Amino acid sequence: MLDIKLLRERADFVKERLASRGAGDERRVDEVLALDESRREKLGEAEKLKAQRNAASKEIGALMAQKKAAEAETRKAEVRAIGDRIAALDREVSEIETRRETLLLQFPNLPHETVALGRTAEDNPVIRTWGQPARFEFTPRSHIELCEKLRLVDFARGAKLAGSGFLLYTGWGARLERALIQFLLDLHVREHGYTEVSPPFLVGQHCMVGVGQFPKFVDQAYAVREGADDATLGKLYLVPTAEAPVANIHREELLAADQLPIRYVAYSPCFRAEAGAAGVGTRGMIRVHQFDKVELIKLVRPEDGYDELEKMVANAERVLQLLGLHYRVIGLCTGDMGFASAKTYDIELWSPGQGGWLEVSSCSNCEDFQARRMNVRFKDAEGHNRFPHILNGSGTALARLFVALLETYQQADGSVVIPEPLRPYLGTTMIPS
RNA sequence: GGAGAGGUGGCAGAGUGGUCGAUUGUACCUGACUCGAAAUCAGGCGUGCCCGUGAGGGUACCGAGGGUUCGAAUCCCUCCCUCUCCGCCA
Repeated sequence: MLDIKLLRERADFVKERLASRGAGDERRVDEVLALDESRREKLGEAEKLKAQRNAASKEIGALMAQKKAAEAETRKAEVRAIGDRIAALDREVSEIETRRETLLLQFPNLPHETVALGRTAEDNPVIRTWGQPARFEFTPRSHIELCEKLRLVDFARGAKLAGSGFLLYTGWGARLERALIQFLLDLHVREHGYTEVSPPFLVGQHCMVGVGQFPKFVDQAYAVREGADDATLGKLYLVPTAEAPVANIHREELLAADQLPIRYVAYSPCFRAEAGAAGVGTRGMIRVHQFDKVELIKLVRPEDGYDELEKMVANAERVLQLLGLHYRVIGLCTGDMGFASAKTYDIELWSPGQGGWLEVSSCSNCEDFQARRMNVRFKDAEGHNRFPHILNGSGTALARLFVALLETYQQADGSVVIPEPLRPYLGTTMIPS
């Protein structure tokens, strides 16, 4: 959520930054400011009346103590009238407040000044590239062919169980998935200093609002109810990413300065409805409704936010370097960034089977945008309460990592060599054809 | 799911209609004492919002929401959560 004070004081700046995203959000700034002004006006009026009432009530108390009952009754009648006006104003204020908040929650974060201006993915600058595309002396197979040949994923039966976009991993496929999760968690815990957490895979809507997933992207979520009673039972949502529960761990808390930085790593399955994406790359494992991911989350002092973002990207890159996978890091331009982010780097893996790049990680600094929504603060050295920067990054997504791994290390006979660091986890040097 | 108890400031814990934003203890900060520390003494010490250049003033907040009242931490209603016991269950 944007700071209403920033909108008041630097409306033009806010409009310019919002406009750079190209979604037209800047057009609603004046609407919010108008609501804000009328709120302050009514609030001032209401508070003046409350001050009057409080003073009068005190006097009534004193009169009663002196047993001047008649006088007290006269005053009571006067104050009752003030009370009615207060109630009316309070209703107005809270109605205006609701409208203001509703609007404010729909504004995306402001892009950081270092983010490239642009409209689409075409405008994203490539920051760096690592490694070389794998070379083959035979025609490389796609991950789909490999999965079918090696019986790693049973696409047909996965779809039979839950519909298209759900995967049934089998045999070495299931074991590879499990090995990757463990490898990633261990790496980030042991070498990168993250604390492992294992969160709930369903969260309440307040968590979804907290990370900026709601209200804008409700249609991307899977909603879950206990039982079948719509009216009385609370609604939970399957997590679209571990960011949803993990970033919210400290919601509504006031942290001590020495608790920061906080660095969490968590595995979770990720559930995405992908509404509107039907038919787009739906074959195979590139775009699915459920995939595994190991997520990195940090809460840091604002002055450390951007250093920590660079470190987070390096932590995600380390995964790919250890696995020897060709990748590139791109900087998302203003028009391509996610809703909550002020700055995002994506990491893309080379897929020999697709002959293209696959996004496996997205690392963002959301600055105080989420902290404000979830009301996480910390007390700084001067004793001031401030919002920390909250960062999230995939470290990394699994299904696409799985794809690149198979396609990169496939042999002529279809078998797949397992890169060295993964061997202890999988207990084999290769997946036989 | 049933029965009971409870949710108050960083923590502990008083407060059952007015002078209570809240006694007290503890933690923390400052000062005094000390070579220094401990102990002791004195003072300070919540958050949001609104007004004000500022000093400051106002207002709201005792799990959440509603109600009664001139006035609610305190009374009433609804909901949420925690604890204990019972039931069910991986």
